[in-house]
Amino acid sequence: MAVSIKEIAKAAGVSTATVSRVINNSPKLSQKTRDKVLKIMKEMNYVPNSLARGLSNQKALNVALLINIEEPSSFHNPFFYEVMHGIETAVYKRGLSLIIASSRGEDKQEIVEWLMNEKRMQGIIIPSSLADGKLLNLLRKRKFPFVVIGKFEEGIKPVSWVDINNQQGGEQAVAHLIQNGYERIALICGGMDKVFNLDRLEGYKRALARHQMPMEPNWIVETDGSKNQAYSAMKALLQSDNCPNAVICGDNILSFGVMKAAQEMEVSIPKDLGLVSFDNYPLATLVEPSLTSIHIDVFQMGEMAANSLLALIDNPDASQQQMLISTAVEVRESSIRRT
Amino acid sequence: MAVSIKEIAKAAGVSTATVSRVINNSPKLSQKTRDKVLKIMKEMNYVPNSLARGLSNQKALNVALLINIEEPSSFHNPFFYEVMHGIETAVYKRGLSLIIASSRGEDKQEIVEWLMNEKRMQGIIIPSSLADGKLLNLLRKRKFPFVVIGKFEEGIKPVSWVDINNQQGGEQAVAHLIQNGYERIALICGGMDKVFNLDRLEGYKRALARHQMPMEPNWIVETDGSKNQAYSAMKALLQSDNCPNAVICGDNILSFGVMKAAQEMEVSIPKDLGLVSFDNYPLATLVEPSLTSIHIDVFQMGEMAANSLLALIDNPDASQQQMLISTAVEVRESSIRRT
DNA sequence: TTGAAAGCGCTAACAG
DNA sequence: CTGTTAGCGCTTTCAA
Repeated sequence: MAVSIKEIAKAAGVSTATVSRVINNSPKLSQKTRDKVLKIMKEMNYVPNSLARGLSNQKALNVALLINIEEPSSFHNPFFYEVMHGIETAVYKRGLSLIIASSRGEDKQEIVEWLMNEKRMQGIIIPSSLADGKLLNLLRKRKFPFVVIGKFEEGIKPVSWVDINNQQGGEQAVAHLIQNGYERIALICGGMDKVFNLDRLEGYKRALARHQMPMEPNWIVETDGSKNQAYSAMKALLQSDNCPNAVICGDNILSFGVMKAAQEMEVSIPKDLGLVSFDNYPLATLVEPSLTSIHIDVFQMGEMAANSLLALIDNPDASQQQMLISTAVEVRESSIRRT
Repeated sequence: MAVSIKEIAKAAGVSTATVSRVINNSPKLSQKTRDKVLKIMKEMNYVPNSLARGLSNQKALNVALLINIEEPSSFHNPFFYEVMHGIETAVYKRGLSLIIASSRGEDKQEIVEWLMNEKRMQGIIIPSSLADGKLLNLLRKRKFPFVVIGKFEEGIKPVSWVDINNQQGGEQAVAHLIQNGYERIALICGGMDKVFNLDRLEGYKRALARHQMPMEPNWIVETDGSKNQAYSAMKALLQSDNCPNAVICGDNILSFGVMKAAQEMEVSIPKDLGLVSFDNYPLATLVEPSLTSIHIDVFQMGEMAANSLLALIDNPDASQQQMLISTAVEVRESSIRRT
């Protein structure tokens, strides 16, 4: 059927070992034979069989991305799709491919075993929502390369992870609002059981402190992430004595709730209330006024996760790395007072 | 390292051929030896090496999903994520895994070659936005199993595809509006270069005809899919002489534009204007009134695509199938007049 | 119903 | 620098 290394060897008048060497571009080869073999390979339209290589090397040229089917919202969809694209881009450059393995949480142990034992993956990328000590120990015991997407802290054991620099995002949001003349800044976010919300809060606090801005306990509101809770929270804030004149929201949905509250109370955005949202999706450019957002580069997060994993694959004893991706303020209407 | 077929054979006192037979549960085997071998396999925690099997069989136990990176909107994101999940679910049941291969359109030919030759996939799933005669001919020439996601008609050559029954969706939208007392129904959709928009239009027309409802040419509006164009279109409709009292939108974004126009013109939804949207995401439950939607089960589309592909893998000469997934009306506020 | 043995296509000592 | 050769783990004739 397809042409194999043996036929190339014969046609080029060399041994299969030599052909193998040019495939893997081994350094110890004369330029002359290398060129000759390459030429024949091209002519005969040779493609190495990744299965045979895999069998020889004891590894498939694949890495897996575990996806958490149960939590489509935390890693919400367009978000994850972008991450995946980033990963795919990076691994493809190395001739590897990305396989998707979905898990419902309870079965993750099994699935990971399957990926390691049967499918012989080279490495695996795990969202932090699926990572836990038990799973990671299984991986570590086997010296199996993995990286976590989303900050993961688990005692003293080092783990490679990549995350968005949410603290920086929180700081940027505050700094941007201050620059635009707002000084009484509230924060409405999702559950504090999520590390990224804690990080954003931390950034928020730091920035306020650094700029010597007031900070009120009731300006920090934790919600379940729904539009309705954001709405109620904002309404309460606007009715309170120490009413803020700006607010930072954890995502577009929360912002939507805030906008509804403002509208009802006839508080004008951005004139009376500045608004900065995390995320650019799905509403940022759709609503009026459009939302100034803390943009999160999830594509890059995927790329970096993949590169980190590739490094571990190349050298399983390489040190674990923790990487943060910078956020950026995307300025739109909701935070700029028209003059 | 891991235990191999040879060790199982030795431990069970049989040959490797026999072990292989139980792995593939070949019929010609005494129950007794089968049980014995199975027991040993369990005890020794044996897992077959998919690479070695692949090499022997000349195929990797993988199928690929091509994704079109250039067109994140046509197959818009959460949509595609669900499709992928459906595919993964179906192939996993068969012990296969799903690999993701992204393409920017120009390079799809190469990528598909790579998947066939080097990665030795068993089959491939292609979004219709990436499918064209040239690519499919390449696949056909190699007798390589593939299915297209999204209706694909290309002359007389049969192709397996699965799609949402968009025509049915259009009909359902009309029927639902009529049932709720609206009789002057407009349609605002995206570009008519997309087959799904044509199908919806077709359904719309048929339903109107069947119910003997009026139909005006200017009630059918093609847009670029932006909120703004929907807004302008709706405004024009509301100002026109033969103003409709209901409208069907191609997606949530268009609906958002329509809602803005209605609000500005002080036309109340659903009282004065009924609204039905395609898709449930991202705004359907968020806006007020919430959007009655034509729900599209993309998870199922993924599953069916995968099953169709598996059938072709099992028997490459199986007949090509075309499958349509039913849509359903999800009733919310925007189309029900409060009494 | 089972076993022996020859591959599948590639890699990696080892020898030269 | 290059060739010989023995696997990698499984499948599959062919014989028994």
